[in-house]
This record gives sequence, C-alpha cells and structure tokens, in this order.
Amino acid sequence: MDIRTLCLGILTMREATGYEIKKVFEDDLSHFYEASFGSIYPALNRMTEDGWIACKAEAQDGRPDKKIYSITAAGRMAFMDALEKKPRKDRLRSEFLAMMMFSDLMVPSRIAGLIDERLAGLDANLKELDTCLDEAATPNVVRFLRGFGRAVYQAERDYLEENRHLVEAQALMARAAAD
Amino acid sequence: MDIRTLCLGILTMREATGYEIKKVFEDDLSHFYEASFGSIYPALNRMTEDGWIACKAEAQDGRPDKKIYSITAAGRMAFMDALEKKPRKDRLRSEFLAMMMFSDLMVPSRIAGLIDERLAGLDANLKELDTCLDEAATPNVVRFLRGFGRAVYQAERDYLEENRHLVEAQALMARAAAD
DNA sequence: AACACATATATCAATTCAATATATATCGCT
DNA sequence: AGCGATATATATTGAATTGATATATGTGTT
Repeated sequence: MDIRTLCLGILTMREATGYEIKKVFEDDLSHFYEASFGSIYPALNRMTEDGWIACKAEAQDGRPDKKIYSITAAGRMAFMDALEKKPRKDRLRSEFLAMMMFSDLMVPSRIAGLIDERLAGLDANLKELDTCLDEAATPNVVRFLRGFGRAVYQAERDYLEENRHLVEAQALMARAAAD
Repeated sequence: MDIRTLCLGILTMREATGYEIKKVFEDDLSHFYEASFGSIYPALNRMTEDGWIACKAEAQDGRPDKKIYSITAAGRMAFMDALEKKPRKDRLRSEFLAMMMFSDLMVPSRIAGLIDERLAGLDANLKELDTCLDEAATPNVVRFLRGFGRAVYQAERDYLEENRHLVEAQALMARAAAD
C-alpha cells in the first residue's frame, strides 16, 4: 500500500483534486501515514496514464486549472486487488527514542527537557483526537482509527511518566562516575 | 537525526564495521528506527571524507577487507551538536491502518483475518521484547527503550481486541445495506 | 496596509529502501 | 560426506519519498 495506491483508495470514496487528497492525508491519516505533494501529483499523473483514474480540468481565473480526478472501472479493480495483498509491517522512525539511546552523553536538564517536550506533544495529539472524537458525525471507521491513535499516545504518555527515571537516573550516575 | 548521524552516534560507543552497525540497528533500534546497507555504507564513506570517522582496513583471506570505523574528535563534536537539535516528530507508516480505512470494501472474513494477523504480529513483538527484558545484563537505557515498545504494543493489542467490532460491524452493515 | 493563511499547481536535490550481487565460513541435519 | 540455511562482509542501483521551493491569487485579521 504505497502512496499511489492510497490516493486511488481515496478516490473510491469521492472525486477530488490533488490538493484535496493532500487534505485527506492531513485530516484523516496524519497520525499513521503522511504524503507530500511531491508524491501525490506524480502518483495522479501516472495513474491517469495507466487508465486507473480520469481527469477533468476546470478553468479558474488567475489560478492554475483545478484538475478533478475520478476513479475508473479499471482503477476500482486495481484497488480491490491491492486490498487482497498483505500489508507490510508498520514502519516507525522516532528521533526522540534514537536520541534517548545517547542519554549518557547529555546533561540531565537536556534529557528532562526532551521528555517534557515529548509529553507536551503527546498532550497536544490527545487533545486534538479527543476533539474530533466528540463530533457526532464522525463515521465508525474514522472513529476506530482515531481511537487507535489515542490509545497509543496515552500508553506512551503513561510509560514516560512512570519510567523517565530510568534514563534520567542513568545520566546522573554516568556524571557521578566521571567526577 | 538522520541515518548518517545515528551511525556516528553508534560509533561513539565502540568502533565497528558497517555490518556491525547494521546489527545494532536490528538488535537495539529495530522497533523504532530502521536502516539498510544502502544507507549505511554511503554514510560511512561520506563521514570518512568529512573527517568525522576514520577507517582501518583489515585484510581477510577470500572475503572483502573488514573496514573498522572509529570516531574522530571532530566527529564526536559533530555528534554532540546533533544532540542539541530538536528531534523531529515521529514518522509512522502503517499499511494496516491505511487498509482499515477501506473496511467497507472488504468482506468481513478479510477484515477479521487482517486483525488476527495483526494481533499475532503484536504477540510476537511482545514475546521478543519480554525475552530481552528478562536478561539481567541489559543496560538501563536499552531497558527503557524496549519497555517503551512493550507499552505501545500492549496498548495496540488491548485496543484492537476491544474495538475491532467497530470495523467489523461497519462492514456487515454496509453489506446489508447493499442487499 | 501589511501579513498570514488557504487554494492549487508543479518540480528537484537529497534521502532512503528493497533487492540484488559477490565470496566464503560455519552449523545443523540426514 | 554432502546439502542447505544462516552468518560474515562488502557494495550498488532503481524506485519511492521527503522537504523545500516556485508561481499566482483570494480571503481574513490585526
């Protein structure tokens, strides 16, 4: 399920411009999948060539044409095929955790600062997801996905509060040993 | 904190070959950071050019020379600088969750199968991490990182068991409406 | 009037992955 | 003794993707 296929999937739900597809990534998928214009526009061009989607240009005064893409029968079949394939393992890249690996090279205040910022970020994510979950109109699937994110963020938060001492104490001991 | 910098960080702990650095990624970082040889070897070449690391080749009969890299004073300073920078937000790509977005296009057995496989994968991760955490020799920092992974995997597991009905029931309703 | 933000397209250098290639040693199995 | 799988060790390449940048204009805020 690469970005190309995911764009195709979004077009099974409604027709959209590249710009609107980007917004779906930001609004509905942001916590577990990201995509830039540099991936989306080439994906739409290629799928148009392949006959999976069709494009109708809508002239606009001043701005570039609005290109509205819609899925074709062939595209719909291609997406159904993609749904049969086994999803790859999640790929996570956490610079925060990578930096924690080197906590013994940092002064205690730096470690504490990093963890405090992390907690603040998690709180912001949780708050955003809670606001969305309160909206009555949210479909069940989106509710499921946001709830998933919420559960993960909450677990991270709880773990950090309870175990930050493991990295913070380690740093103190390393400093003491160096003196 | 790109792969290049992370390789440098690993070399603050001990000298190593590219192959051994890859193993550190697999053994200690696998749950939150990945790197392929296609990133590691060019990273080592470039840092050698930049004077951040030094390379001594050790001849071996038959095999290619073993190239043992060690960090220089300049490299150590560069890494300390990197530790001052703000870590980027985590980046997650979950094809599983992306597919769940389209649960109304899948038959219920397919959805259930995907969730069951996901649970099995989480169980495997949890088991692996528990085994490692039992080892007495594990340093505190590695313990902290593995515990973090454990907490997240466990939260995912709990959430999925309790909320899978949200996507599974949704699919049933969509099918019923279509009939 | 100035400035940020939203709409809408597109491209590009740099990063990174996943697969492949090349050699040999070693370990377990039959 | 032989076979295949796994481990050691290097390296490259096509393809995917990011993050930044460029181009225009409307709309809302201070």
